[in-house]
Amino acid sequence: MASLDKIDAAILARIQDNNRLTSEELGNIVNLSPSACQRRLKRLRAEGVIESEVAIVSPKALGRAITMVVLVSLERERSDIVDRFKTALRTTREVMMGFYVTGDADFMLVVTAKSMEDYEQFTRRFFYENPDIKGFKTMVVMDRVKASFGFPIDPGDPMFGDD
Amino acid sequence: MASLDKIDAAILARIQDNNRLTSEELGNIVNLSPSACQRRLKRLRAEGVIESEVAIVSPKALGRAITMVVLVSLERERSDIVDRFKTALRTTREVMMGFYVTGDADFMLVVTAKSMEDYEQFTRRFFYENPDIKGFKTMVVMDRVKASFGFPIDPGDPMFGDD
DNA sequence: AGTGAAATTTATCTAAC
DNA sequence: GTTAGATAAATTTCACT
Repeated sequence: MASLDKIDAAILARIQDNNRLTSEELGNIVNLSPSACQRRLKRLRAEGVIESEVAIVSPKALGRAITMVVLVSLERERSDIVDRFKTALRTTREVMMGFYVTGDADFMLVVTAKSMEDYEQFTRRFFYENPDIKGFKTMVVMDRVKASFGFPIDPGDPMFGDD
Repeated sequence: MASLDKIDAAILARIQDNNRLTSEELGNIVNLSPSACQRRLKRLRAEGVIESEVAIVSPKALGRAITMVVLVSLERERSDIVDRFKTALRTTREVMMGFYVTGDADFMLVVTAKSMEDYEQFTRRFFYENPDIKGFKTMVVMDRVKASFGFPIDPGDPMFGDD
C-alpha cells in the first residue's frame, strides 16, 4: 500500500467527513492547486486508500427500518468455517456491517430489517439453519447516535511522510 | 420527513453505494433527465434524507490503526445520564460509531486507536473517569469484513409512493 | 518525481417552457 | 417533469522546478 504524506492525510481527513468538497475548496485547505488535489484523489482512489464513496441515508426516511446489533458465536473457529461465514455476510443485503472480533463473540453484525417479524425470519434463515453457528445475541438499536467511518486522522503525525 | 416515491428510493439505493455517479448516469438508471435527478438529490440533501456523503478510507492505509467494538453499560438508564453520554460520543474523535441499544448492553461503540496503549489511555479517560459508567467490554476487530451504511432498499416496495 | 496554469471535456445549475 | 444555455468543476496537456 502506498505511503501517504501529510497532504494526503489532510485530504483524507476532510473527505472522510464530506466527499463533495470541490478540489478548489480542498486545495485551499491543504495549500495545493485544484489539479494537484485531484491527482492525489485519483491516486488515492486507484490505490484503494479510498475504499468507497457513499451517501449515508437516514434510517428514519426509509420507513421504520429497524437496526439490530448482533453478536455471533461460531461452533468452532476453524478457518474454513470462519471464511464461509464471512462470505455469507458479504452477500447478505440485510447485513450492513460484519466485523470479525476477538473476545466474548466471534462476529459483531449490524443488521437491518423492516420489522421485527422480518428480522425473525432473517434469523431463522441466517442463523438457525446454519449449523456452524453456536449462538447469537440481539440488541435492538434505539438511536444511531453517531454513524461514520471517519478515523481520527492527524496530518501532523510522524507516520505520514513529509511532502 | 418527506415522503419518498419509487424514483427517490431507486436514487438512494444507488448513491448509498456510490455517490460519485453523475446525474446523467443516475438519470439513465432511474429513467429521468439529469436535471430532474439533481433536483431530487438537492431535495433529499436539504430534507436530511441524505445525512452525509463521505469517503470510506481503508484502515490499513492509516498505519495499523486498530478498531474495537465496545459494549457499554451505564449505572442507571436515566435520560439525563443517557443524553450526557450521547453528547460525549458525538464529540469524541476516537468514537466512530455509537448506537444506543436495548439488551445486554446500553451502548455499542466502534472505537479506533493507533495502538493498544493508545486504546488503554482512551478507556481511562472515557470510561474509568466517568462515574455514569458501570462497565464495558472490549472486542478487538480482526477483520472488517463488511463496512457500509447501505440499506436494502427495494424501490418496488409499496411503502414508496408512485411517481 | 510532482507541481501549477491553461485548455478542453464534462458535469451541474438556472431559467424558460 | 423537460430541454437548452450559462456556469462551474473535473480532466488533460504541457511547461517548469
